[in-house]
Amino acid sequence: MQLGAIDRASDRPPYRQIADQLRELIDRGTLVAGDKLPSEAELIEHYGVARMTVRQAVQELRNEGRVVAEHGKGTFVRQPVQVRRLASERFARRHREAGLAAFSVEAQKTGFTPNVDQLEIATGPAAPEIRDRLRLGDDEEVVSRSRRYLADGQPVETAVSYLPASVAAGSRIVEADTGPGGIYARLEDMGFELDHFTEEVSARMPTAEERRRLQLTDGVPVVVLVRTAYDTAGRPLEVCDTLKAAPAYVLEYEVPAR
Amino acid sequence: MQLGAIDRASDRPPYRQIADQLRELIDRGTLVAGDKLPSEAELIEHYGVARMTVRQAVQELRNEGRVVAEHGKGTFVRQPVQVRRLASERFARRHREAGLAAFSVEAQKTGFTPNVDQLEIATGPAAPEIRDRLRLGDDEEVVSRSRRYLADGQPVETAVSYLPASVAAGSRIVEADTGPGGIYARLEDMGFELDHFTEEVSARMPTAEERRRLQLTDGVPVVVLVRTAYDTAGRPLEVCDTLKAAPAYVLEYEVPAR
DNA sequence: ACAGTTGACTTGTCTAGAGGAGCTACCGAG
DNA sequence: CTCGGTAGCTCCTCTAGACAAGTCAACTGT
Repeated sequence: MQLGAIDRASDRPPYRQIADQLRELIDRGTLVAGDKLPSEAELIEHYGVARMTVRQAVQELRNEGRVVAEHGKGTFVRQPVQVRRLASERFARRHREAGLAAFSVEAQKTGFTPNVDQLEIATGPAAPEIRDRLRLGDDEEVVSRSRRYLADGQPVETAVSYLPASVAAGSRIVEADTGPGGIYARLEDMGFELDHFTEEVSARMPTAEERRRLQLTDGVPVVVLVRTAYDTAGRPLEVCDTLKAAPAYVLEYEVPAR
Repeated sequence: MQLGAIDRASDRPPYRQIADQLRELIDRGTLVAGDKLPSEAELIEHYGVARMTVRQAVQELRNEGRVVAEHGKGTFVRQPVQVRRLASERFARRHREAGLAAFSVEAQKTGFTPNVDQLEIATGPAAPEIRDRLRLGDDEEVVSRSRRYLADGQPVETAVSYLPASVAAGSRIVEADTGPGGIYARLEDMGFELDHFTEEVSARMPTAEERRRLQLTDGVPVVVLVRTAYDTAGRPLEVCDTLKAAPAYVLEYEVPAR
């Protein structure tokens, strides 16, 4: 393995020099996805530094999301996960008319087994931000559906939908199984004609709870996608807060130039 | 300051318990944006643990992007940066007909002083991925314009545009100043009618170089946005790879439901 | 041949310092 | 009153271990 030396006279601290060299091995392709890094003991012996110095160097690469440490096994160059390209047409009417919710559309295209768990349905007062987005009055309630999506058994996303209770109550939206085509098909069954959605996309590091629910390792951000469904009158019918493991998703949009 | 104790009998390691308690102070609003955390010395004394244990606890919050350590000053709850909501209509024709490039449109709306630096213009062979996106032949060259954008002097984004040399050569696109309305205005000046753009959005942790160029601290991911401009014949005219500091951006899209 | 055990290797966590470097406020001298 | 120096506080970096816990391959006993 082509590890160099560290320069004690350098301004750059040894742990960063070691991190630089390991990063270089990955960037150059000397180490590729799935390869094991030199062990801590090997790095300690090679560079003649303390164990904490070596650990700090490797932690830099962990924080960058480039390597994954596995207790008792070693540290490995991260395997890329299958990237799901989410086309915005996944909410087209033809899909829900065919009885497919968006996640199922995605599963069919990409070829994975979709599953939903940790489902929680509740009715109650809306948080201020949700109330604003749904343009509700102070005392109007919302129905919320919280859930986690799995692809081939692996958590990939969490989502919470909010709809005005006045819209959703009494429909299958408040049941465990919303029925074919999901929430949007039920809304259209009830006579609401969906016109468009807005999607607000951002990214950040996950909270500890989010890391746990999505089974994320170090250095993996999440994509936050807040989608609002509007009817033809421009009225917001549903807000959906979703969280996705960032490495697994590319969101695709088409934007007019006119 | 309401710090608790650590439970040495717990399965949860002390450094994580300390991180949990500091996180709780922030979540509960006991510490708010800009507030200083207890110093390392204070935490060491309070919890009766080693310095490295305390540093590891604080590093958890740094990696989550929640706090920022400043050498010699202290560790502070991160100040939220001004969030720029990027509406997809920033590429509408009316803006470039008014002589405004997208960044200037954004600056006018949000009210900051826009600037561009680190400009590099080159002509040469295309990387395979760019060649594919622009649907170029093996020997066709591209013009590339690499630059960094600053808002009120602060780096917020880097971008590289690629256009077929056969399209861009001889125009102001290869000059330092592309002229009013930017690249897209020049393309339309030359007779190309822009029809739509695709935008592919993802997120990841920045590389070391990207951190440097964007002046990012620990635990701050970047949003990667690859935009492709198409003319009315569906031909790709330009590919623009951009990188944005994630906390500063929310991307907004409108998606039809039909 | 198989199951259980063990040893070696690996990462995880912690201790107890020590010294370096940045920052800031205060004090003393001019 | 101003400026330079200094002391104290702060985070950064490193050392040199020690012990815990997970993994895996090899060995041993049945």
